[in-house]
Amino acid sequence: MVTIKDIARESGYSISTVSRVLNHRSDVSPDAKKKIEDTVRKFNFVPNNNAKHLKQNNSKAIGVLVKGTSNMLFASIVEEIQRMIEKTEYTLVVSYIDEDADEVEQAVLLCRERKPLGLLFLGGNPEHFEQGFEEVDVPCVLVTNRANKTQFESLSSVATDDIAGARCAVDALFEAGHKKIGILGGNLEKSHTSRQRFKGCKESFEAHTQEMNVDLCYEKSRFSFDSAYRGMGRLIEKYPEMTAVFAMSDVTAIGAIRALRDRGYRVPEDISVIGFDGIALAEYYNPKLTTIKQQYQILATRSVEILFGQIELKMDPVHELVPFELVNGESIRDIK
Amino acid sequence: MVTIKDIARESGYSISTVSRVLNHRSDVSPDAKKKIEDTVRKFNFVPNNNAKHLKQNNSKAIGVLVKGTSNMLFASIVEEIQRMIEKTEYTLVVSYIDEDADEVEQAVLLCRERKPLGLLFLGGNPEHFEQGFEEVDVPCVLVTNRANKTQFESLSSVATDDIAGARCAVDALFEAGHKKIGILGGNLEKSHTSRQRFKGCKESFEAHTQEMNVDLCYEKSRFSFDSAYRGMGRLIEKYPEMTAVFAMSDVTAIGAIRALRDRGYRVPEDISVIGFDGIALAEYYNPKLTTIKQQYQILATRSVEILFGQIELKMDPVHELVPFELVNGESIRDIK
DNA sequence: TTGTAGGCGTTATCAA
DNA sequence: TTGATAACGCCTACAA
Repeated sequence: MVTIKDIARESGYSISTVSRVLNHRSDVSPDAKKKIEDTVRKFNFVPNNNAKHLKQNNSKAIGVLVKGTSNMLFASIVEEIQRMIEKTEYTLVVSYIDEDADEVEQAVLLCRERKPLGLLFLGGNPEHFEQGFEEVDVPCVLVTNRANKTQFESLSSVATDDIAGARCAVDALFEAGHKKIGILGGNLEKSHTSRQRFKGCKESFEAHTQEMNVDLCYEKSRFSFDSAYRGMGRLIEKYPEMTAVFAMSDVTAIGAIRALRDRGYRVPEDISVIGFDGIALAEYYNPKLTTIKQQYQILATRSVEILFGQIELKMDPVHELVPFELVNGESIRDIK
Repeated sequence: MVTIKDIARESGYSISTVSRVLNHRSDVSPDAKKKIEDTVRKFNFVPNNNAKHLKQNNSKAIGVLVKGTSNMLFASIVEEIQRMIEKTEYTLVVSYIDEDADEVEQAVLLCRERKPLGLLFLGGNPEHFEQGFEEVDVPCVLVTNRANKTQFESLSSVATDDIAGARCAVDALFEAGHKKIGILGGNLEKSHTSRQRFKGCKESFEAHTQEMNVDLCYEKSRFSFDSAYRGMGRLIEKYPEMTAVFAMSDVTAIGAIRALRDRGYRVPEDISVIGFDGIALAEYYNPKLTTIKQQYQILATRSVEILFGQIELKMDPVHELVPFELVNGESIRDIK
C-alpha cells in the first residue's frame, strides 16, 4: 500500500507539504504542488480514509434509513438522493429496515457505528422519536412524514400532507358516485402514515355524510404485492357490496387489483381502485392507476437541502409540506 | 466521545486488557472480563471503527456494484444479499452505476476508497474485465453473467444461462404458432446480457428454420419502463406485421405492453409478449406476464457463499449456472 | 513556504 | 494474566 510517506519521499518534500497539497491548501508553492501532484498520479495514491477520519473524527457520511423494502416510492427517493450526494464529498450509508421496525433504535446503532453527520429517515413514526431520539446527536430529516409536532432541536421533516392526500383520494371516489368504499391500508397501530391517511378517509366520509363502519370497510396489509393481494381477498369477502377501494399505496393497489381480477371482478367496471404515491409503474399498469402522486423528486431534493442546511449552516429545523397531485388513470369508474 | 482509554481508567485496568476483552480473547481473567464488560455497558462504549481498521488495515466491507437502477431483479437480489450479510460482521457498500457504464473502472475506485474484502457485480460485461481488472486485487463474483471464459484467479460467476433462457422464450413463441417475432432488447454493443440473449433468439430462429432480419425485428431500449415504451413504439412502427415480442426483461415487457395498448393493440389477443427475469410484479401485472424466471434467491445465496469461500477459505473461483424456469402467464396467445 | 513533532483510538508485540 | 509502548496513515499546531 502506498502512503503519504512514500509520496513525500518520492517527491522530495515533507509529509506536511504533501498533506497540504492533498487538501488543496493555498500555502504551497506552485512548484511543490505540481511535483507532488505528479507523483501522486504516478503512484496512484489515494489517502487512507480510516486514518483521515480517525484524526478528524468525522466520516462525511450521511445515513439513510429506509423503512420497508418493497416501497417503490422510497426506491425512487433513494435514487434521487444518491444522485445528489454523489456530486459532493459526502458518502451515503443506506440501511433498509422492516416497515414495522423501530427506526430510532436503528438510528442510534447507525450513529454509533458509522458516525454519520446527518440522517435521513424515509418513512418513520413521529412517535418513535419521542423516546430514544436524544441519543441521536446529529441533524435528521424525516421524509414523507410530518414531525411538526415534535420539539427536537435537530429534527426537520419534508412530507406530503397524508391527511389531505387521502381525503382527496376518497373524495374522488365519492364524486364518481361511490358510496360503499373499502380501505386497504397499513397497520394502524404501527404505521403513522397509515393512521394519517386513515384520518383523511374519515374526513372525506364525514364531508359526504357517510357512516364509516371501520370493522367492515378497513382491512390491513403490508405495503407489498402479496400482502395486499391477501388483504384484498379478506376485504372483498367481508364487504362484497363494495364498489370502490382506496389502497394506501400504488403497490398495494396493484396487489389488490390482481386479487379482484382473480376473483372475477373487473377493474374499474365492477370495482374502482385508487392508489397513493404515483410511482412510475402506475402509468404502465393496466388499468393505468388513478392515484395521489407524491412528488418524489422534490421530497428528495428538499430533504437533502434541509439536512445540509442543518449540518453546515446550523440552520433551525423546518417542517415542509410538498404538494401532491391527483393523477387520473383508468382505475375509477364514474357510476353516477 | 468515550474511548477505550476512559474504559481503562474507569474499570481500573489497562488499555491492553480492555482491548483483549473487546476482542473476546481468552487470556483474560474472568474478573477483569466481567468488570470491563460492565463499564463498557455503563458508558455505552463502542469501539471506533476508523482506528480499528487503520490499525488492521481491513474494513470487513463487501462492495456491491449494481448496474442499472431500474432493474427490479437486481433490487430483489440486493435485498437478499443484504439479509445474508447483516447476520455477519461484514458491512455492505452498495453502489449503483449506469447500465452502460464500465463497472471495472468503478470497482477500481471502490477498492481504492473503501478497501473492501470482496466485490459482487450485479450485471456486468465479462469483456470489461479483460482490461483493468488486474487492479482489483480482491475476490469478485459476477452475478447474472457468466465469466467462465475469463481466466482470472479471483473472479467467479453465478448466472442464469441467458442463451438457453432466451432461446426458451422465443421457442415458446414459435410453439404458440408465431412466426413474425420482434425483439426488444438492450444495446448489443454495450450489454453482454443482451448479446447473450440475442444469441439465444438466433438459435431459436434457426431451429425453427426462420430467417431473422435483424434490422427489422430488433429494437434497442434501456431496461426501464419509459425507454421500453419508446422502443416498442419504434418497433411496432417498422414491423407492424409482428404478432409476438420477446422483451429482454419484465420491466421492458411492461413498458412494451403499455406502448402497444396505447396504440390500440391488445395483449395477447393482437400481439403476444414474453418477458425475462420473473420479478414479483410479473404475476401481478395485467395480463400476467409469461416470462423466464431467474431464481434470484439462489443467485444471491450462491454469490455470497462463493465470495466468502474465496475470501475466507481461499477457494478457487467457480462458474455456476442456476436453472431458469418458464413461467406461464397470460401474455402469450396460441395462434395455431 | 516548508518541516518537525505530537496526537487521533485502536491493536499487537514484548516484557514483566 | 497483565501493562507499557510502538505502530497504523494522516492532519495540524508550531517552529524555522
